[in-house]
Formats: sequence, structure tokens, C-alpha cells
Amino acid sequence: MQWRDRVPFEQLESETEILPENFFARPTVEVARGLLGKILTHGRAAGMIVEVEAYLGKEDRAAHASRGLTPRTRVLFGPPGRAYVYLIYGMHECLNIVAEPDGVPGCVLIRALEPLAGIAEMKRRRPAARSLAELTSGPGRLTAALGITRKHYGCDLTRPGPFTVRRWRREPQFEIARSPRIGIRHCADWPLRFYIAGNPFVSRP
DNA sequence: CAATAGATCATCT
DNA sequence: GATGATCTATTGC
Repeated sequence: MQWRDRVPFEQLESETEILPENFFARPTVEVARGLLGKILTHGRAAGMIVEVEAYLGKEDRAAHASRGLTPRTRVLFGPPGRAYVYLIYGMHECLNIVAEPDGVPGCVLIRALEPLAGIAEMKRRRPAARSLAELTSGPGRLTAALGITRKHYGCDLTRPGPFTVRRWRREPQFEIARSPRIGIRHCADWPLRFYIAGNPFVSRP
């Protein structure tokens, strides 16, 4: 198994631009669909977003924001384009990106990436991975691979810096598939999971 | 391959 | 004190 980059980081940087805040100031479902095919970078590690889930506001009992504003959910009620990172099952960090205009809660859980650059570094942080797909397919896996933790809670992803979301200057074409969200108890049949149809880095078909 | 057990803790009841 | 937007190793077919 080779752990070489599929795109040099510098090339990726020159062929993409950072998404502005107004990209995220829209209904959460639109942002979720829009994030597919975009690039998440942390330091020199980068991957294309291939699977996401939308978590809405008060009406969505599966969403943390449905219980109202607490110390943990504070960032969900603030301006969009920020990172909402939390610990799940006492072990894994999950990365969400805040959507909707300032004051309205909503976020998009990043569930899987297609690794592009910084792959050797990701493998160092996730030695258990036996294939490229195992590196970043799963919400806890991709945060480990990219080195994202609760220290990144509230980070502004729309500002130039190590932690950004970018779009290709030439947007790729693909079909979006839709299904219920994974691993939740409430609202288990709401079809708010979106992924790139046929992409092998999606966590499950 | 599918099913399952175990790890481990911040948050809210 | 219970719960959960998970991952991994192990077992059994």
C-alpha cells in the first residue's frame, strides 16, 4: 500500500478558493448538498467532502441544537462557516460546519472525505487504517486523520489560515444520493444524509 | 462477511 | 446516573 499524495498540496491550493461566509448563510440542507465535492484542509492535509448529514434546529430532535442554547451548542446559534466540534461516545471527535444566518441554528456533519494531500501525515495519525478509504471514511476517522479536535471549536473556516473549506475553480460534476441519517435514535427516517453517488470513500452505500 | 462487545467521557436529566 | 451523530478487534458462519 502506497501512502503518496494524489494531488500536491500547492496545486490544490492554486486550483481552489476559500468559500465565503455567505455560502454557509443558507438553509442547512442547501449547505449540506453544496458542501459535497468541496475541499477541507487542515494544515497540509486535505480531502474532498463526499458524505454529509444535515442537522436542523428545534424541530429536529436528533440535532444538539434542539435542546436549546447550552455551553456546548453556543456556536450553532452564532454566525455561519464556523466549526462545531464535539466528543462522541467518550472517544471520537465529530466535525460539523455551522449553517444558516447568524442567530439561526443548523449545522452539517462531515461524515467522509476522499483523501487528496498530506496522506502520509494522515496515516501517521491513524495507523489502524489499512487502506486509503479507511483513513477518512467515518466522522471520527476523518477528524483523527486531519488532527481536528475540540480545540478547533468555533474556528472560522472562511478566513485564510490552516483550517479552511475550498471550492475548485472548475467545479466537478457528480450525482447526489440521499438517505436517512446514520446512527441516530430520533427522527431516524428523515432523509438528511447526502453523498456523492458511487464514490468509494463514502462510509456506507 | 456479519454480528457484537468494549472502550470512555462531556453533557444534560 | 444515563446516554450517545463511533471505531476497532474479535468471534463465528
